[in-house]
Amino acid sequence: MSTDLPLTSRSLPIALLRARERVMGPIRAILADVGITEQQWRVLRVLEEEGPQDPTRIAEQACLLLPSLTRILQKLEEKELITRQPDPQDRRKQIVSITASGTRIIRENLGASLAVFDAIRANMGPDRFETLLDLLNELHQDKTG
Amino acid sequence: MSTDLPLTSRSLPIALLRARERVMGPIRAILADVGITEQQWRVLRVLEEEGPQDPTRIAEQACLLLPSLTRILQKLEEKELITRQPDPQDRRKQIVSITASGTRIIRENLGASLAVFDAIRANMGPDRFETLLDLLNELHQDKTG
DNA sequence: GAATTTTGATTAACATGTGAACTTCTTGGC
DNA sequence: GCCAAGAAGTTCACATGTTAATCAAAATTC
Repeated sequence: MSTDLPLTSRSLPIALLRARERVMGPIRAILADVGITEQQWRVLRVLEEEGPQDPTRIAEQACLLLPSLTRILQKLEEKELITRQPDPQDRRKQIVSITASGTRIIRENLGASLAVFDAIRANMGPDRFETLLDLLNELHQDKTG
Repeated sequence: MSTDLPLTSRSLPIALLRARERVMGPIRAILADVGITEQQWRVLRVLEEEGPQDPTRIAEQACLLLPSLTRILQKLEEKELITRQPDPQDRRKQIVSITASGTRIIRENLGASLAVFDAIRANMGPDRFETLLDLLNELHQDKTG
């Protein structure tokens, strides 16, 4: 409790940034070896876990804005980690699916990725970890005013 | 408690992202009217609160990487919100100071900015809010392994 | 005290964040 | 059925994130 906390540590935005950096640093290192970014990883995981879906839904799940997602899907398509088909029902939409190569990347790196979280959870204490998640989700759902 | 939580809500990185977006959205709207970005705002606040200092220290306080900060300082200098002088002790360094215009921007918008946090804190409950900050700082200081 | 290493800052290159404009397609209103 | 309004993606323009390379100026080493 008496470590050299910067004055900014009571600033919520900065605290969120620093915490995120602590979590994602190791993950980024793992993914860099595979040649994909954190965001590309998030998109692939959503597709692997929730099946083929349109970009709008992917954006919600992976917490990305559509302009970013557009570019990310282009990259993933070049790398042949996903495929896209037009939606027969609505020609504005498209259906994005993960390929076998994409699935393989997920399967080969999910363990190392989860290990990072388990280490953090264990170090923090599972109860405190769950409390943190609860508070973050509560903040997310906050309807101020 | 029975709102439509996405499955990703138990993912720490996503939860951190979503919480941050909830907090920063309103702030960005305020700052956009003044013509500065969230990061430029953080830099100005550090300079206003902690006085003139070198870029490395600013980067730590504002949670920015040096390459980003280099560009941000260039923009802020063009807008005449900061000034830079060479450090007489160490010619590799420089000393960055906020200008009167910069200070004015801070003073004229700090209230609205703090109001956002107060609203969130009040809505969450001050005790839970403090707990969240504590847990985030604990996570930041985590030395896993 | 010259060579090596380290540090502070910048630049480069690529990827994403963000708001606005734009295209195409679908839907509602009439 | 036409037409305006809305939705899904894309593109644009600018700002930042991120890693690696670069450069000048200390600090170390020998």
